Amino acid sequence: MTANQHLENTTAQARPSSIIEPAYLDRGLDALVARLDQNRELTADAKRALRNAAGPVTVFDAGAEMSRQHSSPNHSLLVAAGTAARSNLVENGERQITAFHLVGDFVDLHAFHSDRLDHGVDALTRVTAIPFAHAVLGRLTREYPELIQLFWRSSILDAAIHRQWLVAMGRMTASRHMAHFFCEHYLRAKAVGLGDEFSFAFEITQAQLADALGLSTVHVNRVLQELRGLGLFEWGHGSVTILDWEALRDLGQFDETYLGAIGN
Amino acid sequence: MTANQHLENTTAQARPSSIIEPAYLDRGLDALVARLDQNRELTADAKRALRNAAGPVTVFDAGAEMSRQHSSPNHSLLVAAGTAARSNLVENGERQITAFHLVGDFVDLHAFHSDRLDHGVDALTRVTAIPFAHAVLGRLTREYPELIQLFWRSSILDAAIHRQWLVAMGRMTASRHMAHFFCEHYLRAKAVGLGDEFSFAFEITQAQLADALGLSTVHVNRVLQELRGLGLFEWGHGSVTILDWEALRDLGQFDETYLGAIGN
DNA sequence: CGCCACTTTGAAACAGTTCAACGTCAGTGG
DNA sequence: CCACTGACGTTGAACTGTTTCAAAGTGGCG
Repeated sequence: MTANQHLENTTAQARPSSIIEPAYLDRGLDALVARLDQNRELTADAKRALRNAAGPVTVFDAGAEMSRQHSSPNHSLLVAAGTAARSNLVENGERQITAFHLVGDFVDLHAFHSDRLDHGVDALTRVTAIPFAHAVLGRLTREYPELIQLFWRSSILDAAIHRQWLVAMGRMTASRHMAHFFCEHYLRAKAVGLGDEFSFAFEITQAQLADALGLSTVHVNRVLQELRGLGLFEWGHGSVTILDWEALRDLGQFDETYLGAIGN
Repeated sequence: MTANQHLENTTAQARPSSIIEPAYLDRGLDALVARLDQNRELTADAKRALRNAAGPVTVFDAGAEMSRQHSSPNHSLLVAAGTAARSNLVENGERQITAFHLVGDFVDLHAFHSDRLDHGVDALTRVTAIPFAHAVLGRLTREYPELIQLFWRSSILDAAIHRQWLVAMGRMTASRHMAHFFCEHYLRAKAVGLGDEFSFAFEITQAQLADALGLSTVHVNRVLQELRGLGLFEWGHGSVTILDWEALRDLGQFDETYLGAIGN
């Protein structure tokens, strides 16, 4: 991914259609609020103000760089559709994905509090996102303190997910780790209304999953075959179907407490 | 660690000395504010209110359980002295430490937003901590929105550190990972005034370090010898001395951006 | 039809683990 | 004051989960 491709993707891909914009904006905001404002603390005023603070809907192609590691963005992006990933590059060219972002996730929100990004953000699928200028967010949080609570909660959830990844990476075998990951991703996807009862959209390559789990592509492939063989889930054509939730949960030693009460 | 030992440690160890309390409270709060309020947004009023919200100073022995995994504490603890660790147990009895907490760290602050803890907190050394009741914190944040900003920033920093650990665990060799860890811990310790120019207090066992790095005790020992052999640092009698910062930084591919501008 | 990105397979190499033993040191009690 | 204890650090050798390298298979798409 070169600098030019980046520009191409972020600017040329913008779709200033006045018809689709409101729909995407609502989808993103609804998912955000549904996940993080379960106690209904947010006033209608605050929601309206947040909605008005939105910049123009932007579309990124799969593979596009949404923000660059070490850059200093003056806005944060709310995902309205698609899947994005935060990742860090290490010197030998390998990379580690530290988070996946789905609809309703405020990517880079922490950039509002620190001027240089410690990671990059890439679009794994085609991603539709809505920018919120930091200047506007600053004004908004002064006016509506309950919004800071919402944002704080978002960072808390981020950290909680990171911690579980640490546990899985540090003290689980590859199979358990992968099982844990699919449990988490299934619940997160379901919480924002992606997919139905036991299936969810998962348009990602094995190499990208490897970068998230801290494994090699080859090993991801083998572990995947093992879990498939155990009849835990199916994965194909960009969609995962959970076949044996109990067993998957068990293998991954998955305890959903840490997700809080996201979604339903 | 049994439930009884826990009670013993949390209650019997409390030292209600009216002489030492203010000193510890100030130490904890000063470190907290110094790390997270660099832009001096916090009003004197807010600081005073926070100070008044403090509960009685509590001392935990080394090894004591400060809060239990899956419990629902009604307060959060601010570390005023000593080192604590958040850790998760996995089924085979192993554990993964996900964070170390030094002076000025608000342990469990996120518990304010979710009722069950997804991890336990242990005192690694003798720890002096100050409890803040969630009820009081709730009132405080309504009255002083700038405090939420401070807490939010604290969660953001937590998450940033977690991410770097993920990168180190997932894509670095044990030696690099350990080098990275010592870089980070050195800067964090220095930021809150522990130790001098090139040394800092580090009263931890190799087994605990292993639990943090996701390695076996044996391997931690060997890697430690390797790094010592390279002349990167010394570690003994509860104190680490950095001998070759450049080389250590290099080996750990350490980029301190993610720590924000903590401390000085 | 042929290309390209992605998935799958096999075999050899390796980083890190496990097990089991021994060394060291500070504290404790006789 | 010395022997005993227990927690912690160190060592060696065998073992294993995962990586690496290299090649072949699959499938969607222009």
